[in-house]
Amino acid sequence: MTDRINLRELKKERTRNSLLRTALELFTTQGFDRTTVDEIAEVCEVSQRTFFRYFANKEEVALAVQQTVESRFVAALRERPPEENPFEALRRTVLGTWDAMSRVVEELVPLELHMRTYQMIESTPSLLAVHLRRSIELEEELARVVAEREGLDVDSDPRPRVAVAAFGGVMRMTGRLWGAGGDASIDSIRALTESYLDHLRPSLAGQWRRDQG
Amino acid sequence: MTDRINLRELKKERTRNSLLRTALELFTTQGFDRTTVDEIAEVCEVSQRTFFRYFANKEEVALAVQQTVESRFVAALRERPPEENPFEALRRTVLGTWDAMSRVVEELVPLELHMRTYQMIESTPSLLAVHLRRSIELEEELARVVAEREGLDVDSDPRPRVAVAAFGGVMRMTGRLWGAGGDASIDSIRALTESYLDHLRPSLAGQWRRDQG
DNA sequence: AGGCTAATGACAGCCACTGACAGTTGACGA
DNA sequence: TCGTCAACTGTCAGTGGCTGTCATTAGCCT
Repeated sequence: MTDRINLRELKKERTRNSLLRTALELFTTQGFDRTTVDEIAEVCEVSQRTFFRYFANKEEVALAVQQTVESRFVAALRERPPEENPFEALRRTVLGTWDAMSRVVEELVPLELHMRTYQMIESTPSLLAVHLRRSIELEEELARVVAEREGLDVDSDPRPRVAVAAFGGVMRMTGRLWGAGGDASIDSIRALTESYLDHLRPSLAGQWRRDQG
Repeated sequence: MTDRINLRELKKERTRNSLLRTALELFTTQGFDRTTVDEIAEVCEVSQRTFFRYFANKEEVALAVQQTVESRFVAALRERPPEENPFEALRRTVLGTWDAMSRVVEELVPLELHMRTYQMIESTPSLLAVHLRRSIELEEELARVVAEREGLDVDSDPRPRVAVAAFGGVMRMTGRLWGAGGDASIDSIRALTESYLDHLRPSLAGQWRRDQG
């Protein structure tokens, strides 16, 4: 049914996926800046113009898989039990996302390629910049979900945005540290995430010197 | 003394400042994307090539004043009394920076132009992206200062980076809200900063519903 | 005055990206 | 099965950010 109708849609999906994989493969091996759009298009045997009909710009293709994972993240947060407090809900959602990631990612590209891509993003200035902007757009969305869970107005009560901002700040930092480190596994970023989130509340407390636990 | 020697340095400073002011003026009136580097250069009566000898790219000139303020911020944090706990030191430094800002900024451009520029940055995607990347680079620097204050190793103890990440997350959010709002005054962003930082610890606490205060 | 060197201008070229138009190819009804 | 329509694609020309190169200018210093 779904595969017989729409040869057109099928071709489109193939072209898009081909462009996506080729781009990530070239980016991760040669580097983002040393790969031209012409090169990607040529390997996929389409014109450069066609590339730009599938992806608005060179950055977008590099962040496309990330985009999918983030959408799942928002959906997963919406499904957390309402009795969890906001920070706990965010924390459990992110840990759950790491666990479900391989399945989500493998529908598009090999997991291993995505992990290499993530590391490339963190080490490529222009990509990192766009990635960060997208992540604060995601934060706004998360703040609205949190406010909804708690029955609050996001514009009059600062707490949803503040909680999400603090959470997001720690998330981005773990992403950066993980990208700089050598271990590209999911286990490694999951452990890092968990440990750093646990340090959030103690870090804001007054007395660091008294307890070193 | 300092003014007689170096006619050359003087000219350079004038050219740079002329490029800076012209750029910000054009960006804030016409928009960043609708202003070409050729246009800026032509107004200043230099070649486009010269523009790129003073500023690495079009974004850099838009963020140049911001850059100066950020440097002052780091210096000010270093001078906070060591008995303040890390978060309190960050909080007081940022409030102090708002107070000292007019003086720092006016050495380069009119304060009012800088405030307009800040709002333009927040509402221009490409600029916002670069701004955010620079702000996480700043965070790394701040984390090292905090660690030094506390006599900790930034790589083995997560708390300096975590505290700074949470702080930075809230800072960026207030910047965004301020940029979206109508009031471009320093007072307004100062008040926003103070209020939101005060909500940080309560936001991470478990029970939001019990106390609405 | 004249040589040295930093600063600039002029030019050619690469690459990301866009608009316009023409050609091609699935979809779908007659 | 065929022709028509609409979607998709290729080609081309052009803009703008940015870089390397080289000749020229202009301040500096003896």
